[in-house]
Amino acid sequence: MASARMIPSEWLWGWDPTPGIVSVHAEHNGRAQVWRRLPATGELIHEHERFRPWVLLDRLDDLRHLGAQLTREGGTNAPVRYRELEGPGALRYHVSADDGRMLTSAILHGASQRKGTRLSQLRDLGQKSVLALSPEEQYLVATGRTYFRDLAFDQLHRLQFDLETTGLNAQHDRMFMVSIRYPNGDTEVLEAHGDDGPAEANLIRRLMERIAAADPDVIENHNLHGFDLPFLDRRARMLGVALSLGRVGGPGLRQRAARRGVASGNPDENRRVRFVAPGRELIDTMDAVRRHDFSTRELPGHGLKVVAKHLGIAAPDREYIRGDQIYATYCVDPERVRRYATDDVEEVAALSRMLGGAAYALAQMAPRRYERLSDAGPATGVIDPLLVRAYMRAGMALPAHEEGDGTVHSGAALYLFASGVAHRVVKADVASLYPSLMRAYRIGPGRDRLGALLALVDGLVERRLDAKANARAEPVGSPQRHSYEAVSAALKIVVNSAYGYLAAGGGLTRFADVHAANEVTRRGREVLGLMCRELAAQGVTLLEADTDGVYFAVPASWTELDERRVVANVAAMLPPLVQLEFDGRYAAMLSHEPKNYALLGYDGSLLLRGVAFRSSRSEPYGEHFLRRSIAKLLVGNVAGVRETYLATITALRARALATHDVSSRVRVTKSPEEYLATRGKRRELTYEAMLASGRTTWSVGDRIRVYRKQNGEGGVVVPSEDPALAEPARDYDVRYYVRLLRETYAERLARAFTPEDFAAVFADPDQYSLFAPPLGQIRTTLTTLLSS
DNA sequence: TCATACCGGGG
DNA sequence: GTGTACGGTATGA
Repeated sequence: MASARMIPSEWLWGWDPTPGIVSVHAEHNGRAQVWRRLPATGELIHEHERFRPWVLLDRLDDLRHLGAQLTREGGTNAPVRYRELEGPGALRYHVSADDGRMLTSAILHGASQRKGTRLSQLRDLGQKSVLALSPEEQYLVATGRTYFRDLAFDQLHRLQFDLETTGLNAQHDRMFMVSIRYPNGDTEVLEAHGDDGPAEANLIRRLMERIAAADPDVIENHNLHGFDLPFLDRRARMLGVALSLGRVGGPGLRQRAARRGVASGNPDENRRVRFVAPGRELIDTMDAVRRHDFSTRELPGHGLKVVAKHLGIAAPDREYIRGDQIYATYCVDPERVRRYATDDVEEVAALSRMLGGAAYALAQMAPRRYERLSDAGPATGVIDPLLVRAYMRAGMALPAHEEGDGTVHSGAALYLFASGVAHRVVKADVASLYPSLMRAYRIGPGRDRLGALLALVDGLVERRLDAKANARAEPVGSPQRHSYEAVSAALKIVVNSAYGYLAAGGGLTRFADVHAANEVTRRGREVLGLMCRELAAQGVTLLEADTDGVYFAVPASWTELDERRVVANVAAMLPPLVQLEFDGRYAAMLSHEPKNYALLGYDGSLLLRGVAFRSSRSEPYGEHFLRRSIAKLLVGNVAGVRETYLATITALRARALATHDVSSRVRVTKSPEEYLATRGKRRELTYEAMLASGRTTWSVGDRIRVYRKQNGEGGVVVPSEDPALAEPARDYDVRYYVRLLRETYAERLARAFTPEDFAAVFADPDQYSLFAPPLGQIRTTLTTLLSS
């Protein structure tokens, strides 16, 4: 597979040592502008460079019509030059020209003649015939330059701004305030002097002036690309104000196609775009949050406030105002909104510093702009550009995308060995199983003649280990530690996506190889099976195994040392590079269904996993019952489980529970008109509840809380700042909610008992005591479903 | 009940 | 010239 041995460090980092690049803007005419901050002084320099725009083609036929204007590289200095690359790849002609547009039109001219149809864009030739990168990426691939060499994140000049508007709709709502945080940490609040168009236009102009004067390398905000820039762009157009956010280029924002962008201005095309400002990098911290949460999966949401709180960067005196109250608050207490808006930009700056290191690290490696890498997917967004550069550097022809041969992709293994209650539970798992298997068995794409993907994975894993070690050397919770962890997380995502890169079907990735991907999962299932068998042989009880991890229970006499010893014993039997780790230990586990379980920690904490145990639609009383009853169940307090059940029924019957506790949060998906049109056929509780409460207008997307009333109608629980007002009559349907408790919530504990015992524990209060066994004698059960 | 489509956010 | 990472919720057959 790996025929040539290159220097992988070039593949990972490029080769040009130019330090401090903070932005690149290139055009098809072969001119590139580079902004650099000198690492030693922080001084900004602006350089004009030339490069030869280039593409890769699968044939030269379409350029023959150029005659003497086309020559082989190294010959005469014709305007269009080519070089044939080595190896079997389909994209084997590297063609460059003085001017990229001239090159493009020459290719299109030839291809149109050959095909007998008029082609207007290179992409009409198909990705099997042509590879054309953006001018910036052509420049970076050709030069081996990358962003931020020898530059620390804190040396970047970052400016944050945040719009405060009267609403979310740029068509009708307007900006009335902008908060700014400058690279030196100063903040400022700009306000519209009046509520008319000229006042708003003046506000936009002042914002532009401030940005130009501060001249930042990077502009940041949370949901910058999803809200602030589109809103600003729209308002500026409507008001006839020229926007200029970049360092060069005329007025108006430029656009680029982006999957996670907003709908382009033209409603006919369903293209999504993001805005571009030449010379500056437009960074949306939400992208960093998404990427972070992707690997940690611990964030309660992706909004700025909730993330800042969770990561411990929200100031203790941080001002909070509900989104829909901001303008109303401004009208009565403008100072409060000023504080709020300032806190927003401060938080964005801190958030970016904490999580931005990931994209920053990727931009030091991959030949793309920083802002592209901050929202890029790991496979086509990061790995593919690295591979393209490696192949160009090696002078190797690049394989074109190819459809699979129809082989289906087989996935991971999932076993539920036992359900019910288990004690002394241990979780062991393999870190990064799939990339480890790729590395251990050298499973790479068949068409990767350079062996570049595996070399990159090796390099990225090493780099990640460095970041992890650096993180461990910093104090827990410190920004430095978070930064290293963010780098580590980003690299983990890229490393793990190497497998996804193989497995992607339908010609999505250049080196997709379903056979290699199947070999990875086959090895993975083999390793999981081996882990399970060997663990069982050591005397543990297997509970659940999924892809790369196993839950098992150990005998009562074992200590934590015994648990760790067993994991180490089994780890020693696994292939090299496949590292089985001790991932956690728990006092007890309720195993309900695959991927649905509850874990009781030795510290008393209760962890619920899976849709059976947590759902946003759950009624609060049901969720509360689940938590309390499972906590008792897992310590063997069966009488306590019944008490909790009876207490909940008693509370329902006595209407001691607030209506809010039995209500369910639902999302309104039909407009009043739409619902009224179908109301005759089918009545829905949500809408009936709103109508019955006198609400005749609502908008799609609203979230409301509804409950079932005694008379079968629906009721709405209205949120209110005043708890006294929020409490409606407790006229909920008690019988319905008692039944829901038994049939939906108590049911989640069914696996923990024999059917008779379950019936006894959850018998109706009035029926209990006839033939039921005494509660004190009831033991929880663990049922073996599958033997290893 | 099960499969699939869509969303995650911003004021 | 974009992306094929998840996990929950809403919906339609």
